Amino acid sequence: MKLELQIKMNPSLFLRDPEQSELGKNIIKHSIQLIHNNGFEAFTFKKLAESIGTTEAGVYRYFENKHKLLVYIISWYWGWIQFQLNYQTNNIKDPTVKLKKVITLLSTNVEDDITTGHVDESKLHQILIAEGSKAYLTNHVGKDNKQQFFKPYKDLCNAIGEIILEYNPKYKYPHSLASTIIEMAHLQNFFMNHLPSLTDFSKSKDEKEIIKYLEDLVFNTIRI
Amino acid sequence: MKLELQIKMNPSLFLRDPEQSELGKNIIKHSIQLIHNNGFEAFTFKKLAESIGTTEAGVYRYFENKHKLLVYIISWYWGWIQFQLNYQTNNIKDPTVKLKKVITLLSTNVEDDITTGHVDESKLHQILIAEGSKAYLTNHVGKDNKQQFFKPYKDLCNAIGEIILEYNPKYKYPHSLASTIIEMAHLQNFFMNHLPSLTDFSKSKDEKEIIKYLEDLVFNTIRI
DNA sequence: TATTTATGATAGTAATACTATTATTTAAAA
DNA sequence: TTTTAAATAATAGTATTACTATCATAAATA
Repeated sequence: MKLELQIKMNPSLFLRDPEQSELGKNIIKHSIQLIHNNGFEAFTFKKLAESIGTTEAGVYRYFENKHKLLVYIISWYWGWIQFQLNYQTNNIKDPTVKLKKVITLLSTNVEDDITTGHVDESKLHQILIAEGSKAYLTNHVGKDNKQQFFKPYKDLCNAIGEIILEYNPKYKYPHSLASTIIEMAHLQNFFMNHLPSLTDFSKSKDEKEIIKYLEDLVFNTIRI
Repeated sequence: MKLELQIKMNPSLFLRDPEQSELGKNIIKHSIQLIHNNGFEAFTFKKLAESIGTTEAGVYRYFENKHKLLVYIISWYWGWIQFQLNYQTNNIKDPTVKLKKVITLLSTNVEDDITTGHVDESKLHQILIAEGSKAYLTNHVGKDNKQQFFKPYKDLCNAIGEIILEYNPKYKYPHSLASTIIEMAHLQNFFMNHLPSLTDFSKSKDEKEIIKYLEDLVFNTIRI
């Protein structure tokens, strides 16, 4: 028996469910490749279609536009992180251990062999670092938010907030700290690699340094 | 005598110095208006030209493309913040007071009457919140960085790092904490207004809450 | 006054972000 | 097994964007 992780996606994100066909899966797979290689700005449906061996119109039957496709793969990523978090913290009681797992999970580029079918989680992680905030930094955030496009992110933020409160029930900013952890796990990584003088990890360029920084930040902030 | 603040800009950012002509000043002024109103994605040189009453070609004589124009106004903003920081912390010795000034400066939407000539700092602040990270989240960060496009940001980050070290000379991550303060002052504001469940300020929607959050974060982190 | 320099007006191109149409293949239902 | 529906491929077309190029004119300067 083969278990496959299925992440439930918001149907407003697509016109036709990409999980349900080979072409759909190829759209996701090649999108991740292309966005990872050339960035979201340079990514077009025409290039995507060429890369798959289909036509532009073919892609448009699945996704209305490239922004929704980006939000789709980002949502998928947050769903996957949420699953990993639940899985890894299952049966663990100590919130310290849980928080450390969260920080490591968000900061680490999973070099996973068991890539989930057509999705390369490692590349996705790097896409999130470089393009993640473009999902919401638009002038249509409000609309997108009403359509629940950011629910997976919010759910994750809530889950992390819960763990923070387990650690210190009196801490006043669990959600803000959670979103700070998430965003900084990515941004400090981006800075480390592209604008190193904005960080203190320039020499090693090692994710472990980011983890140490965040652990120091979080546990000093929430300690009782 | 009229004193006017002149912020020295990196000449690689423009083809013709916008400070040196009426048209140039109008380009900056109307860019800020348009980007503020419709976001950077919807901003085009054609719309800008129409808004000024010139032609597209006219704008292209000043800026190579809209990305460089964005980097220009963002650089201007960081230069201005740097000036404000130096001015406001001048003669102050206590690093606690200085850090609080930094946090307030970065988190507050200056409703300034004395807007610096053609630049509306309040709108610029909001542009930074929504578009600031787009200056560096590109696949040509490396190139841009080599041309010193991000120097004003780095200088500010360094200056804040210095104050952090004055407070606690043994703190290990002054630059990372500085960039965290800068980015979070903006991002928590964006979240507060557009994705409130990612923060703990949803009820009040008050910048002062962000300041409190950041002060709590920073001083708990760096305390000796 | 001559001449450089900035601007205005207009045109044109390649690429992007789509929409529409029709033919063909594949898969599901009758 | 045939009919029918659904998905895909192939092609074409449009409006907008992101530019580049040209030439005339106005303003500043030598």
